[in-house]
Amino acid sequence: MEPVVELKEERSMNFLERIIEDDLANNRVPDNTIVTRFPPEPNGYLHIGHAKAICINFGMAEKYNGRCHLRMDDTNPEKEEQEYINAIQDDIHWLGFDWNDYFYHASDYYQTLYEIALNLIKDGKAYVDSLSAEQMKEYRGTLTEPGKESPDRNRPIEDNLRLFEEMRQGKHAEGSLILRAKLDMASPNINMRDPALYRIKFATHPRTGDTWCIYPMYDYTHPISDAIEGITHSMCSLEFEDHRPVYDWATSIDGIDHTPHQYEFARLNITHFVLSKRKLLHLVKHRLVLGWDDPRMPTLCGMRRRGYSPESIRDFISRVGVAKVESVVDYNLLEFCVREDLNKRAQRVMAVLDPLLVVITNYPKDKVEWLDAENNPENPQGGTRLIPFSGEIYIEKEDFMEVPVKGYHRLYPGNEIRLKHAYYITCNEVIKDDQGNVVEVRCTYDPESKGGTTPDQRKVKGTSHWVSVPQAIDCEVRQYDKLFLTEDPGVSTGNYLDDLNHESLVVLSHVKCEPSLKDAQPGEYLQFIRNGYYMADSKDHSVEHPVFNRTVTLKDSWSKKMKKIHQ
RNA sequence: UGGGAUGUAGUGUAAUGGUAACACUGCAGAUUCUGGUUCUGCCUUUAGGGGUUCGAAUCCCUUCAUCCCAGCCA
Repeated sequence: MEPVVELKEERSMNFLERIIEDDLANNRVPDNTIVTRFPPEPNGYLHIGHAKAICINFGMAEKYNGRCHLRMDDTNPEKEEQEYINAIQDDIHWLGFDWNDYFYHASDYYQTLYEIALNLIKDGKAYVDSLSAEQMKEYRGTLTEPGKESPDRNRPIEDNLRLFEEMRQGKHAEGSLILRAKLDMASPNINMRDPALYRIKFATHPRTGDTWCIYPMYDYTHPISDAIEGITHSMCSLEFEDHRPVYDWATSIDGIDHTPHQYEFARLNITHFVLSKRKLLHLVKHRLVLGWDDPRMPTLCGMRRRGYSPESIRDFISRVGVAKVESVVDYNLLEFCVREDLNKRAQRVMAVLDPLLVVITNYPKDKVEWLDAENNPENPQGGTRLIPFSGEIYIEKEDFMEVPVKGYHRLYPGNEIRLKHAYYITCNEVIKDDQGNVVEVRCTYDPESKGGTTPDQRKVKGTSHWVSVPQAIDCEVRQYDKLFLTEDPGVSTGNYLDDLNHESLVVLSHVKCEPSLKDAQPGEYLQFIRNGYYMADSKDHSVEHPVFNRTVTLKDSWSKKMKKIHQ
């Protein structure tokens, strides 16, 4: 027999991989080891947009046998907190990446950065400016007009040295003086118009405490930190493109390693999502969601709590690809990725969200049978479990119609359906309350159909999930949906908050579940058959009060069809 | 309107001078003890206009569109 040639499905290279492979091939990388970095500012929680940067930086290092440093970009003590530093590390680990011993803080380099600044001043390449913030803005010029040089630009070196020293000693008020690089006030690139290097801030830093009252700016700190750590490829998002000349300036300062180069890629946008720290912070602060880890949040901790697997997120990022075009990815792709991953791994269980009582009139009273149910049809090794069956069960209200619509093949008077893993039942009688609501359905079962097939091989079109009444356990189920109704929140209304989905969380407090669910743990991927993927809530779930979060619904072509008919 | 970038199906990403493709979405159908999964098929693409070339998504010119930049934020 011919050997089967396995075609490895290799994704084509993106532009960053091309650059790296080219650099490697042409011996432009020291020790032939690429070194990347992920440099979050610890002023908020990581979201799925960051996951892209994480996957790119850690992923490239992994792919090319290099390494990736985790560096906290902590140069603004007014905004940054230790709480965020810890959360960031957790989230990266959860995604499945590790920085090993290469964990740094920009604040590790404060002393070096300070000495380099001193040298710049001595070389006449930096000066202390006493222009106020407003004046500086005026002097900077505009997008179309060049800036003007500050009167302090030619301050004698000795004076600059003395003033900078006084700044460091805390002898000057915040905002009164600033250290600037002497670049080019006429540059068409505003970032090159004598960028600020150091500002005075009398703020306590989470790591350096009150050691410093002058703090270096991003444009100065970032490239030099990269150089110190021997970063070879510094990959960041597009908005830093205009800063690259400043980056190149900083890495060409005397005594600085000029290995690092900056490359920019487009950040991630997803329809129906907001991914701006400012907007996310607003949602949290104004209690429009219940915290950073609210399962509706696009934060990694939120998605994790919601039941997303790290694998599905990494797959999503990999499918989105890397390019320089600003783009908006369809959230359907994200849902596709979770469903695909969870379909393979989720334990199947039965839960009835909106119960309707079914009495099986010919089933022996008080009899209970324990039936075998497969745990995952996608995984034959997944085994089976026992589920109880009795003469009184719940099915979904949706699975019964007194007067069926065209195409409906669930339960209705006279129709036979299969109860998953159990028996065939036929509806004979409908019981209603005074208002005419169906409160109970009476059926007969076929003892021959045990296990879901009959000796005569007759077909039934519908299969329903169900839960036996006496053994059912009561659960709270949180039905999460998109946080925003529109694809691009705020674009048509002018305010993203106007597009909030007020039904993004629907709590069902009396869901009937099969008894095996009492052992469910947060972290276990579940599928409520015919409904969706769920996970026990990591904060509120307990054996006494089980709480499950809906990660994502199953695809539902029937309800889609119905929706279309009703339009 | 200065500078920097970017334009390929509805969305995202390939094709790097040689037959425009893959995935998602959408639409049909088959299979199915989940109206799930799986499988099949279909729809739809190089921003516009010139040029170079036997041959252009790719090179050149030009027009247009979109995004980013005037923090002592990152």
